[in-house]
Order: sequence, then structure tokens, then C-alpha cells
Amino acid sequence: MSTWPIVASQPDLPRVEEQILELWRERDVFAQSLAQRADGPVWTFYEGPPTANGRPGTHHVEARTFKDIFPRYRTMKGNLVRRKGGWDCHGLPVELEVEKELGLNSKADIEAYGIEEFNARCRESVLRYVDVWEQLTERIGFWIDTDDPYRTMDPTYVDSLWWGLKQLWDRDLIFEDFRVAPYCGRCGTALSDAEVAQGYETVEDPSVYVRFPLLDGPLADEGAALVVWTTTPWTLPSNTACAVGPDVRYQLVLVGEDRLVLAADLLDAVLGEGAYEVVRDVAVDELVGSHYEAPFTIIEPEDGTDWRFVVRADFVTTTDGTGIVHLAPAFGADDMAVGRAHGLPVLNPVDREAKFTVGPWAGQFVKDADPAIVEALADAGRLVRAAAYTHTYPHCWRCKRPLIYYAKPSWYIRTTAKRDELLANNATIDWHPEHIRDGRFGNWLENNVDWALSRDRYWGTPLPFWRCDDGHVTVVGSRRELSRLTGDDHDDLDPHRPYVDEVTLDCGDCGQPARRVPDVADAWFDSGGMPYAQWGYPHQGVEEFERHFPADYICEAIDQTRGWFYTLLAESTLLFGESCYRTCVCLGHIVDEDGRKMSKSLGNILDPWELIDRHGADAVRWLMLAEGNPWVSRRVGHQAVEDVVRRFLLTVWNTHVFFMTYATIDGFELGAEVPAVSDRPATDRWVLAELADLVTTVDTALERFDVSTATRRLEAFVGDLSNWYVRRNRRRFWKSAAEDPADKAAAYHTLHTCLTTLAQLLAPFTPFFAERLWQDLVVSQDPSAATSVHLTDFPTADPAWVDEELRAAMTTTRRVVELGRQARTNAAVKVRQPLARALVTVPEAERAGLARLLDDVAAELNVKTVELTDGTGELVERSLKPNFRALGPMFGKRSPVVGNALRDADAELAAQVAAGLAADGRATVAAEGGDVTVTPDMVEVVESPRTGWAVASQGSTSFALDTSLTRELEVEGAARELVRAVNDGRKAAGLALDDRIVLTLQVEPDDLDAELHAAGLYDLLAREVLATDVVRGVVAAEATEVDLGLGMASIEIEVVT
RNA sequence: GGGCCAAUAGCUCAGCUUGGUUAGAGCGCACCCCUGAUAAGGGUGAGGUCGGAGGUUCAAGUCCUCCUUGGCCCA
Repeated sequence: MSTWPIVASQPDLPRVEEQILELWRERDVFAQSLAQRADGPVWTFYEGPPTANGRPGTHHVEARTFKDIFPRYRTMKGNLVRRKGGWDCHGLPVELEVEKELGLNSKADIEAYGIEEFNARCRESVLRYVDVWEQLTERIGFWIDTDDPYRTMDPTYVDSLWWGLKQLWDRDLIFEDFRVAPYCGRCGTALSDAEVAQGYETVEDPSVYVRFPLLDGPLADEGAALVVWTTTPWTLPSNTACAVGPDVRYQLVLVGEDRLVLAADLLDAVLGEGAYEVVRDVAVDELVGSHYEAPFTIIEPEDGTDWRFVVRADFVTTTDGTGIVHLAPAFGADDMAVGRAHGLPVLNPVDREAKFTVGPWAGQFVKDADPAIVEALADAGRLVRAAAYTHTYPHCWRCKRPLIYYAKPSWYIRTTAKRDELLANNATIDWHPEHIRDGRFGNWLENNVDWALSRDRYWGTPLPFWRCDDGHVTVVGSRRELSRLTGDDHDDLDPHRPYVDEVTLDCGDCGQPARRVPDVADAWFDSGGMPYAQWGYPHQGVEEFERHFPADYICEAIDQTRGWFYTLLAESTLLFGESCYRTCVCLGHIVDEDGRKMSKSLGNILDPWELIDRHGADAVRWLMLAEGNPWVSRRVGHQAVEDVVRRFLLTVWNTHVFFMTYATIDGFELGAEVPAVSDRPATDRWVLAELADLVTTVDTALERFDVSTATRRLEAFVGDLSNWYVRRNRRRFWKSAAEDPADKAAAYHTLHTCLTTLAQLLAPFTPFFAERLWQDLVVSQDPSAATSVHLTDFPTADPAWVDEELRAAMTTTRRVVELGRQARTNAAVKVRQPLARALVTVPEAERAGLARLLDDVAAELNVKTVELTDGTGELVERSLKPNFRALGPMFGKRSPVVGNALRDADAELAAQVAAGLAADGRATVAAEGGDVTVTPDMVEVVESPRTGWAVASQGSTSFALDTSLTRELEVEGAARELVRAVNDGRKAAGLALDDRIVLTLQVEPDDLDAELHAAGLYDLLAREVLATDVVRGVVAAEATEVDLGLGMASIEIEVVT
């Protein structure tokens, strides 16, 4: 049998973790944990790929902790959990970063620089910090395969995406249409939302109210005109419809000669109070479908498509404007959506430089034409009112020019065609939190719009669409297919721009040359395709894909609802008909300790390495897992992590150190006979019963992806183990084995079981710390044991441990002890002073349980006899406590009256009721409005001690303490004082815990000395202070003096060598 | 402007799905104990009109409506 390891009482947790990392590396534990489960049922986790063109932050530690815990747990439960890492490589943010580095400012700059070189820079940039990411990943114990990650820019990955796109094309789920996007005419490029958000400025724009005379419909005969509001007069020539709100109230009013229609709520604001006369209300139906005359016509629908009539649209409000919205589908996203729904034409008289192409303002930048347009409106008598309007308007973050919303041809995925399927598949997902399903995500799906797939950019998955001059589109499903179609070998083509742009093929329909459309795919299409593309499916990896689809679990920050969570669901629904993930845990954001968002400008960014180097990865992990719900924002900082270390990790560690210290001193061996649980003392059986509950609770919680419940239960158990079990049972670990070897063995085995089981339970949460415990507690003793805690099976509760009654009894016991301490504190009697008697009352249901553990109460409170009332004694008086849960259904409105009658019962009445309930199961009480009959479930009989003692009570539990002291008790108190003094002396002299001493002492007065001797208290003293001999006599002059209360003692300690 | 979430002790959070009459924990604070877990351990206490206003109910921190404040997402 090996010795127990020496463990530091002040652990350097980061260093301990480094050592564990070394151990895992040496033994390749991660690989072993997989190999060991090779035949287990597959459980799948999908890694949402980060981009490695920046360093990982603290929020990544959060996500990676949550990504790690459940795969570890499932592995311990017997599943095979392959975890394939991945990197997101494409996208506009990457391009922007490279543009910044190269000092490029526009697409023209990029093209002048050269797409080939530009993309080469992007390719280099996205893997720049991979090594830093890998280091952090390893250091925080996130077990994921980083050796063979998928990368969204890999040719095989792109090949898979091409396959996906071709599938969608073949099912008629891809089409080309206009898309309205924020656009900078000078830079010639559309901007992403993130870019737009950077460039808002407060500006003054014209605000014009314009008359649109009605041409047909019920109101035309009355000569009425719509009043329309806009702050972008330049879009008026492109007007194709007006929208009214279904719930808005409209009125026809008279202003001078003009008959105008607008929203009733806005009449005063637009026309001025009293400046108009209301003619009548106008129903929405009277407006819808009516044609009108727009102020300008510089461009018309080519094929005579119907236009310029009134439509209904939900988004119309009366917060500003007139309640009638001018629609120009080329220049507004809402306009475009409504236009599409009503088959309206897209009329665009504006070129790519944002200048008019036709009409009187041709050649002018549209915004510059606004004043001339307003003037023209006035000249034509169309202007109802014109003013200046101050608002925030987006500007190009590069060139500061105002952006315009502008329609460009774009490629779409027709997700709206599959909306019902998306919703149905969403319903199958186990969302955490649950409300995401019907709330944020469900609402988003309800209002689903087609997915704008294309980006007019450079670094991304090129769309595999080749088109000839006649507009025939050929969609290519892989590079091999491209080879087949062209007759050239493109199997090893780099599928990125510009190389792929150079490949032309002959149109299958007409034989003309077809060129690839220049767009690349939205990078979200890349990440949404990872379930199949990570394996190169279906060109390769078919079996891998099928084994790992769908995922059992994914986890990302909550802002991914419209990002990755959506694109995953959309692609898997459209391609495979089901959701590719079963469970999704959403995470909140990381904020600083003051609850502020972390940002560069606030200077409160927290570097994860600082946290880990100072406190260790496990502390950070535990903070992430245990602090609040996963999906609410989490406050993180040094103080918070430090608290975790002190509150949780060090508490476990102290218990561990306690075990190791005494196991070493005692030479405790695990191999010796293990006492049966049923033979162990109640206190052992209690802590094992808690352990059983702990195991079940944690297991069930993790099964349900509920870390909050699991961590709370673990923290509670650690408190119970340390503050109650160990503290109450310390003596059992150090009394000499000869006294009661079986009891001692029981204590060691019980604590050992608790700690090893705890190590296993903690393994998914704090993998390093758990490993350290396991190595010390198990591997050091048993060479045949699992070499890592992560190679063990998740613990199960031994049925022999379960004892719910005992748990309940201990809960009562601890409450009673609390009251006892309160009573002592109030009476100002030290715990060291033994007392003779105490009297306890508890609710009847708890009496039997407490009776079993009364010795514990006595020992903890240092009282010789604790009596438990039996419900009949004369020492108590009774009162009644109503139970409204039972009274309510029976008495309804009278419940408070009955309740009061019971509560107000005096001792005599209470005794009668108690007797009645006990004898007949019912009793009658006089209450306002007549007597009522109550049954035992409706009333609790509360007893309280009727003594002159020091009493403390809480609810229906009371503790009465007899504080009167006899000489005998005082002498015993003096002996305790002596024990304390000698042990103080031992410590002061720097003795080891197991050093034996010879104690010489002189107690005065002599009769106290004699009393101590006669009561056998010197023998007690000898045992307590490990004295082989207690010599009563003369001590040296420099001996320590101690005040014993009843007298003085001088003591001298000599180590036995 | 819309959707979702949150608001409980000085701080960080439980409790709310299943309404029941004394709302809990940890940290912090004050006072104290212990001295064989000791650069540890423990106790007692103070501290809350459960964001506000209505409503449902015999009974609301818990259910409903509205409002305020904050956060996230979208416009």
C-alpha cells in the first residue's frame, strides 16, 4: 500500500492545473477517453466555428466551458463524443480587417490591388491566431479535436457547399431578385449592418407632405387627394404605390379648396390645429386599390404592369408622417417587400454612383437633387407643407457621404417556401431557455423572409452559378462536376476568386459560353452548412456525416438566434428535412463587475489569460457555470473569480487536505476491511444519504442541460460535507485507533467515498481540480484504478446510501442545534461550559427523526441531557397554527376568520383542541360567524417549553436551555479550559499533530486540583492533549499560567522523544 | 417603433412552472466563538413594503394587465 500524497494547504491552483495538463498530455487522456467509448452510442456536438483573425476573449472562455461540460459528461455516461473543431474563414469582417491593414478604401482599391493577392492576405489573416486559440483551448481544458478541424475555406468544404447550393437550385429554392441594401454611391458598395451602425450622424433633411390626387375609387369623385410624407424627395419619381395601415383611422378633410385624406391622429400635426374641417371618416377599404397620380413620372414600367395604387401594409403607423406611406421598392426594404407581395415593378432611375440617369436631374447625386425636387413640387402645386427634419441618418464610415438604400440584383434562397417546415422543426428543438423557441426565434421564423445569399465581394465561397448571355444558369455541384462540364481538369482547383472566375463553360441550354456570376456567398451559409460540409459530404465522409447528424447539442451566445442557429436550421431543413440540432443552450454576454458591457472604449476588456494565470481555469469555469443562468449576462472580474476560489474550490480542498493529513498520520489503508454502510454511525449514513441525493440531482440536471441546479446542489453538498460532517466528526479521525477501530474506519471510508465521488461529479465542471483529487485519493493508492477521473464512469448512487428519513432528521437536528447556539449566545454561556439539561420541542412529524439524533445535539451544544417533549408532558404549553393550504378549500372566504380563531386560541383551548384532534381526529372551535370543525391537516399544534430557562425558537421548533451551573459542571468547564490551554501551548511550541508529550501542571487552589483528579478529568486531559503522563506537582518558574475561572493552573509541556 | 428577457438584503443570486400567511443562500458588515482542518474552521445579529400601479383570488414575490428602468435582437 502506497503512502498518501503530501498536499499543500495553500495550493497554487494555476500550477496544479499546469501539472494536470502535463499528465493529460503524457497519457493522451482525451484520446483514451474516446477510444474507451469506441463502441458506445454516438452523441454529437457541433462546434460553431470562431474566426481566428483575432485573439480569443473572456466570452470565448464562457462559450468553450459550456461547450466542454456536456461532452465530458456524456463521455463519462458511456457515449462516444467526437468533437471536431472548426474555423470560420470567410466573410466581410475578414475583408475589412485586411483592407485596413493594406490601407484600401473601396472595392475599386481592392480590384486595383488585385483580387488574387487580396484573397491571399485574407487567407493568411484568418488563421493568424490559430495557435493562440489552441493554447487557450487546451489551457481551459476544452477537449476538442484541434488537429483535424474543418475550415470553411478548404476546397473540400466549399465543394460541399456547392453541392448544397445545387440541391437547392434543383428544388427551385434559389432565385435572383432585387435586394435593397444600404449603399454608398461613391465607394460603389453595399454596406453590412455592422458598418452602417458605425456611421450614423444627425443631419437635417427636407420633410415634405405631398398631394397625390386620386384617379379612381370612391373618393376620386369627390376630388380628394392622399397626403404623403417623405424625407427623401429624390425617391418620389420612383413611387410605385402608397401604403395604408389596416388599423389606422383615416379622415377626409377640407383645407381651403383642397380635399385631403390622411390619418385622423395626424391632422393637427400636419395641417395645424383648426386649419381644417373634417368632412367624414374614410374606411381603409375605400382607399385600397384606388389609383392616384404621382407628382413625377420620369420612368415607367416597361410592360404596362399595374402601378400607383393604394395597398395595405402592417408596418404603417401614425407616429409620424401622415399615415399614408410612399413606396419606392428600389429604395427601401419594406417598400420592396410590399412591392413584391403586390407584384409592383422596381423602377430605378439611379445609377451605381447614386446619380439620376434620366429626367431633369440626370447626372446629379440624388441627395443633391432634393432642393430642386421640392421646388418642382411647389411649382406644380403639389406641396401641402415643407419643413426641415432633423434625424439620425446613416453615412458611409469610410467617406462620410450619406448612404442611400438601393436595390441591386441579388441571389436568394427561398426559405419562405419552407416556413411551415422551419417552424415545425424549430418546435422539435430543446431550447435553453425555453422561451427562445416561441419567442425570439419563433417570431423571427413566423416573419421569415427569403435569405439574401449573395455578396458582391471577394473573399468568400464563390457562388457556383454560371450564366450565359441568354441568362441560362448552370449550377455546379462540385469541382469534379466543373471538370466534367468544361472537359478540363479542375479537380484540384482553388475554388476561390479569382481562379474560379477564369473558368468558363458552355451553356447546357444554348451552347454559348457561360461565366460565373461574380458574387460570393453570405459567410453564414458557410457556417450553417457545417453539419455536412465539415465532412466534405457527400463527395466524401458520407458515413461520418450520417453518424453525426443531427447534433445532440450545440451552444453559442444568444445573439446567434438569427445567425448560426438560424442558418443551421434553414440549411438542414431545406436539405435534409429536419433540424440538425436537438438541444441548443444559449449564453448571455459577459459584462464587467459593474455590469457594464466590455468594450475597448471603456477600457474594461478582460484578458482571459490574466484571469487564468491568477486564479486558474477551473475557477473561471465554475464562475461561468454557477453564476446565474447561462443565458443572462454574467459579471466577470478578478473579485468574482477570487470569490469562487475561496467559497468553493478551497472549501473542497481544505476537506481534501484534512483527509490526507490524518490518513497519512494514521497510516489509513483503503484495502483494509470496509465497514458495511448499515454498520456505520448515523452521521456517516447521513452524509452518504446526502451524497446519494447529490449524485442523482447532478446527474438528472446534466441530463437536462441544467448546470444551475447542478452547481447549486454541489455547492450545498460541499458546505454540508465541510461545515457539518467533517467538523462534527473531526475527533473520529484522530482518536487513537485502539479506542474504536471500526468507527474510525467507517469515518475514513465515508469521507473517502464522498471525496472520490465528488471528484467524479466535478470532472465535467472543473476537470483539473477533479483530476487532482482523483489522483491523490485513488490513483495514489490503487495502481489498477482508472488513470484519470475522466476515464471513469459517471457515478451512480449506491442504493445502500439512500435514506431520506435520515436526511430529514438531520435537517431538524441542525435547526435545533442552531436554536441551541442562539440560546447559549443569548444567555452568554460559552459552549466550553458544559450544561446539564435542555428541552426541545419540534412538530410532531419530526419527533421520531430527531429522537435518533439527539446525541448529536447534545454533543454539539455541550449539554449533558437533551430531552425531547413527547406531546403529553407538563413542561410545554400549546398554541395553534392554522394551515391555510387546507383551510382555504374548506372555508373559502371564511378562511381568515377560522385562521384567526385558531391562532388566537389560548393555551387552555389549544390543549383542548390538541386533545380532540388526537382522540377523535377533529375538534370544534368557536369562530366569528359560528363554530367550525377542524381536522388535523388544518391546524398544527405548536409546543413551546414552559420553563424559566433560556429559550430560542423558530416557527414551531423551540430550544430551552437550563443555564444553572453546579460545582461539578464548573469543574468540568475548568478542565475544558485546561485542555484548550495545553493545546494552545502545543501549537505555540510548534509540535507536530501526533507528537506525544509529558504534561506537568500545578493547579490552585488544591481542592480544585483534587476535584479534577477525582472526576477523572486529568485522564480526559491526557487523552485530549496526547499526554503520555500528567504530572501534578511543582513547575518551573517560567511555566505558562492559565486562568481556569475556578482557579489558576501553571503548565509545562515536554515532548516525548 | 416592434419582439424577447430581466428587476427579490449593501453586492451576486435562489425561490415564481405546481399561489398558502415568519421570502432564503453566499459575500460584505457588526459582535463573538474555536484553537487536533489553524496563513484554517465556526456562531449570532443587523439588513428586504420582492421595481411601481391596478386586477384575479379566501389568500399574490409567485397568476393577469398596464407603467417605469435596464439589457439583447430587430426596424
